[in-house]
Amino acid sequence: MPQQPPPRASGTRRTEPRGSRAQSIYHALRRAILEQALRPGMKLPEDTIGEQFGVSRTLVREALGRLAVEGLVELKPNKGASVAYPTLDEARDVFEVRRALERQVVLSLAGRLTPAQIERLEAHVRSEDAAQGRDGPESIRLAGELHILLAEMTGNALLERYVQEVSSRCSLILALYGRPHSSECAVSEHRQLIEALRLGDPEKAVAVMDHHLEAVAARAVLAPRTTGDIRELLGPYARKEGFKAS
Amino acid sequence: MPQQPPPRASGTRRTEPRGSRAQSIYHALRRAILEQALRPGMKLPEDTIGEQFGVSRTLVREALGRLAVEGLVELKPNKGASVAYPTLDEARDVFEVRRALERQVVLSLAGRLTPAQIERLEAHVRSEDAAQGRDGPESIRLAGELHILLAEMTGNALLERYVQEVSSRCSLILALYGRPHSSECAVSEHRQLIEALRLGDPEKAVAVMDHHLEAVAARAVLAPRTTGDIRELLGPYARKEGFKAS
DNA sequence: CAGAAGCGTATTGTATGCATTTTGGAGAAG
DNA sequence: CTTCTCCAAAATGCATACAATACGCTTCTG
Repeated sequence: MPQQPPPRASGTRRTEPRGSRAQSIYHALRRAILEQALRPGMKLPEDTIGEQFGVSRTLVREALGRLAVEGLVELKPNKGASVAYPTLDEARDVFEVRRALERQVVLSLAGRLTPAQIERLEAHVRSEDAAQGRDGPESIRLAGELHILLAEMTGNALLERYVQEVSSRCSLILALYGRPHSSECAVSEHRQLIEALRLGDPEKAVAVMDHHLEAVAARAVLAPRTTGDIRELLGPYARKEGFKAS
Repeated sequence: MPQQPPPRASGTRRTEPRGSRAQSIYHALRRAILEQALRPGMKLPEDTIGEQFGVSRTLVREALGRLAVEGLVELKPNKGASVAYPTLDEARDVFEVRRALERQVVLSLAGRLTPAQIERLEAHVRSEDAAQGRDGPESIRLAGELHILLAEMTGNALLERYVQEVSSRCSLILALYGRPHSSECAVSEHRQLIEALRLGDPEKAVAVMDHHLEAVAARAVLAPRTTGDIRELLGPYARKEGFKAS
């Protein structure tokens, strides 16, 4: 097995000296999962991943641990990590919590958005529109990000974190059980939602959000697929984060 | 410094052979924080804690990481961990999210509780009553646990986890900013809540819960205190989890 | 040929060691 | 007496080493 040389003693630095590198691994893996480069159920061996990123198992373990807390990976004792494979029951639970949280988001936001914020939201929806042509995973990610953007605008950090978490898990669930072009209607629903928030009617806004999430949840049953080599799949993500793989 | 002998090669086992020991550290630290043995702002050095539990820094790090995700400890890069010291703004955020979540809990539960579950809830309230005499941290912990019990009964694992998290953080917040005997009214409010759930009127139940949480949140402003040696404070918790400290 | 037992390999669990960063203080300069 | 600088002690960040467990394959037995 080819062995990469040990990290140079001094002088040249890796592109990311600051902040924990575990953070970067975490982000890369997260993205890879949400974009379905890493498919649900796929094994995530620590040393293989570490090899790709050029770090030791220690950091990979840390990243995997955090992803496990968020429900994106499953962590079975003595058996390692794998991309989470949510059951339909779990999916229902996630959507239920998501509804409760996003209800709070729109209640906080209705009638309180600044013009600048509204513009930002509308810009996002436009890019959703643009990405819709390619039915790639990009579209799913963007749809999720609108909700995160909304949560961010509440200024409530905890609410934002939770919405981010359930959004991620919903993306995973849709990847598993959703129909192919499910995002089409989402765009128009997003426009409606923003309009309701702008007008400032909380009742209406909550109703629209509820309807939207209901619609999102109502897309189910599709067959999963398999396989792919972890090395190759992770390469691009490692590079994006500034690592050079072995 | 007295050095404990390395773990014996074979034969006798520590009291907890199964499951990650990091889990135990996590639980012990969590309890210690919630019971205010470890006070907000207090430093949590990895070596010292590991020494107390008789494990290496690796496991302590893992436990601290998880507590950081939950918001019970703060983790500053290159500066280590300390017990979280939430600001009043963060406190407000936590309570807001808590309201949204627990609203969902009572909606799920109203009119759906079995007699056995109701009895279990009432039993819990009785023990709250019993613990109320001693105004110790026990009382705060029990009050929080009722809400966790409720969340557990929804059967929604994610909802349960989130409620557990916000409950913990609320306990910490009350410890920081709450008035001394704040839990007195809580007991009667808990009784009201259970009654409303038993009767099965969702509107009423939500109203009671909302009022209850409002009341809990409305207890603010108290001066924090300081100090204590980490070694001694953690000793009991380590022993409770079956570790023998060095 | 089917199934069970044994063994080697791959992978996880945990400890330890080294480099880097932070921190507190001694000592010199102002 | 204050403050700045520099250094040593301590704590963290990360990699590596070793132990324990799980998995798959061969092999032995019925």
